[in-house]
Amino acid sequence: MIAVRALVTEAVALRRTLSRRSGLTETELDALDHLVESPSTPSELARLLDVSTAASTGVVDRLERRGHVERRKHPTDRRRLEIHVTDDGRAELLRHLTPMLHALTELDQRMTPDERETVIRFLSGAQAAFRAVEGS
Amino acid sequence: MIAVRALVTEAVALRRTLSRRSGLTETELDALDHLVESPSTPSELARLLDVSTAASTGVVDRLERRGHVERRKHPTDRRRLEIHVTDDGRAELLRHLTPMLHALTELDQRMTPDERETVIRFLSGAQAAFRAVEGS
DNA sequence: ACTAATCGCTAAGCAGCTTAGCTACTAAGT
DNA sequence: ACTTAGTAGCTAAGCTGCTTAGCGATTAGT
Repeated sequence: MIAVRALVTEAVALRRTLSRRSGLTETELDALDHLVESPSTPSELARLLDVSTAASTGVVDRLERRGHVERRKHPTDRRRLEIHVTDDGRAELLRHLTPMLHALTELDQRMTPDERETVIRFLSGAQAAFRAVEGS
Repeated sequence: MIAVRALVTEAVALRRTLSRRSGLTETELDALDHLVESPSTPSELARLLDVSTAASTGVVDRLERRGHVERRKHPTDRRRLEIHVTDDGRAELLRHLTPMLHALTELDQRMTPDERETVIRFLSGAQAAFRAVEGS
């Protein structure tokens, strides 16, 4: 399945391009991506991003300096923080992701329901295959 | 198309895992990958990897030190080198890629020809979409 | 109440990248 | 043929984002 490799290669290249275009590191973009889904603590973020908590502190520092996220006190645990994405951060991420999402949506709409189901099944399978290789 | 994002995320994670597992950087793995296809000069490699020629020198240094590639004189142009992957390098790459290729092949064989065609068409489309976003 | 674990952070060090600039060589212009 | 401009690979210096180690503050477990 050469097409999968090609897609992944292109996706990796795109990540780099978006990183340069936005002036954020790939890790920072990934962090924003997670935070848009839901707020999380620095240590949870570290786990999600697969980096050390020390690195996570730096990521939050840089995003905060740009106004893309803010540190809030955790409501119950005074050791913790909750990192929330700001409207600015949300807009920034969307601004860079929109063209891609748009292109994918268009591609999606050109498929019949049957085709869509086939494709999704394949993509999930490939994802599972990757995950299996990781954990072995 | 959430499934595409999920696949890409997993693929990126897998690249990291393979990098750690092999003790090579992702760039070095990419370099090996290109060199297995065909030998190339350091500057060409730099272009393929999207890094500076200075970085490319370092990549070749490290791969050479491990015995995965070798520097050969270019037959006609005495300024150039030709970087060739060694049997050792080929084996090393294959060793880490085989499980993934195996899993993907298996997945591939579970599809009917019609499905396969649908999937390939989609993957190519997605790849083109990514490329389009890059160049804009 | 005391011990152990967890949270976020700082400090120090490292690896891989960048740009700038060098020498050797080739290509192009006259 | 000779000079000029361009290209190839490399080194040097510096930056960035990561790592591990370890700290003080807070919470959880016994």
